[in-house]
Amino acid sequence: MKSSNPEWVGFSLLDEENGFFPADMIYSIHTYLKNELIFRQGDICEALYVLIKGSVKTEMITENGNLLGIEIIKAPRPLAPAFLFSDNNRFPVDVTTMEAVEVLRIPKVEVIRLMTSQIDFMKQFLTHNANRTQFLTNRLQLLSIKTIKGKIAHFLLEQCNEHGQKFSINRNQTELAEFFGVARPSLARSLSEMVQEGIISITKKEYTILNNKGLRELLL
Amino acid sequence: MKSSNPEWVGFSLLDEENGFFPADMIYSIHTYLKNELIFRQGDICEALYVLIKGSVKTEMITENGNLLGIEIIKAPRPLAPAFLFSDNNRFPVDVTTMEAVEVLRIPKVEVIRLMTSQIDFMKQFLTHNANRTQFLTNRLQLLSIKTIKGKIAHFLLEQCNEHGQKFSINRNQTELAEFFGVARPSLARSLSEMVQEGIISITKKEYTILNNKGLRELLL
DNA sequence: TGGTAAGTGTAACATTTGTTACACATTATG
DNA sequence: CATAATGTGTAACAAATGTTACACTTACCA
Repeated sequence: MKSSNPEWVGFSLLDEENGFFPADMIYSIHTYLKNELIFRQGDICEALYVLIKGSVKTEMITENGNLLGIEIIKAPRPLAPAFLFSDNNRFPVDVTTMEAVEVLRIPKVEVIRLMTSQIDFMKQFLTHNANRTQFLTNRLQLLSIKTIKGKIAHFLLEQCNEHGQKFSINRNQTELAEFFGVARPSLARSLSEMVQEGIISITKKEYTILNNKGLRELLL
Repeated sequence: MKSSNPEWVGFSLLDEENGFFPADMIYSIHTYLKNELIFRQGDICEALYVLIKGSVKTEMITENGNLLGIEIIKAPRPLAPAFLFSDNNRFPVDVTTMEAVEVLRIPKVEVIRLMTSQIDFMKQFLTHNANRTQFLTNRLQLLSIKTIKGKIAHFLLEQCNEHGQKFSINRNQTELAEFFGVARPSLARSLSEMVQEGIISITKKEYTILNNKGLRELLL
């Protein structure tokens, strides 16, 4: 869950000689000043927009998974690429610039042409969207769990799968609480209860799973 | 939010003469009996699987938006197409047949070839995934709202946008409660409070928005 | 190294939501 | 039409979580 999306960095290399894109690609570049509203919720999205310079803010789930509030998007990253091809192709939120911004615009028909002619472009596009979907699915699964201990259990079991019984988490309690969408003291209470119950142990940011079965039971 | 996905029905027409797909498409068809576990959580997903006959169940968010429990998927529908191209291309859940089932399997490389050679196929694939993403985003937004009244407000404002101040909702309270992920009596309480406060009025399944501003304030 | 900011543990209390139970209304069905 | 099944309103109470507050620890940095 890094804040950069390496698969799209190629966009920042956009120039005629470097050529990740064919020289004949049809596109336009739009520049905006600070605090301009560049997309409005409900606007029809008939092109692929890529933020190539600057940053914008929008109300969505954030890149690091926090609950919706203001998300800040930094270049280079595509803006809501998932909506370009949806039946109801409208922006779900407002998008406002936070500084001077450059946006690359590739019309939908051109995107389709690129996809068929440039396999790498297509793969990157697909992968980016697939990753986004996976991310959303995961978040949805986490949010659907109703108890705090359940959320913690889900999260820890996931970590456990990846790193084994003992691992460190590089978020503090406040960040974790935001991630789970709960209040910080409530999270602390649940954590300390789980420690008391001997299910996990915590030392600084080192978490150790002591009782896998116990954790799994917390998922209901 | 119908349970069929018309854009994929073309798959059921799969035969050499009808030719939505080119005659030389590489694929295989797999049949399974009732109650077979056909995909396991964590399995690598290296092909596009389309359920062409029968039904399977899986634990995910349901097609009509209910919280994760058992989702039943009926043919024809692709199975988790979003994960084929993700970096971590593993099935997020177990998939079990509920009856005799046929699954069409198209290897990933073949999917890529089809996408570049058959623009319609590509568009349908993209649209399907885009719709799915939009759906997930919407659900996530709803679930992120922490109060019941907030969820109701979000939902009603959405309906209001589409159908105006007055509209009917074809779900009963129990279904609505599941949709919101809350208990039925809690939902009823919140609804009747909102009626008392003069924000909405309800007659049978006819909902009328009396105070848009009041609703919007409930979103925090 | 001392001071400041950031992070953690925890307690008392408020609020929201869930649970259970039941009366009543509405709808389907023989 | 009678009866059952389904849906709705609501109340009393339980449980979970949020809120606020504060003491204490750790990390940072001037």
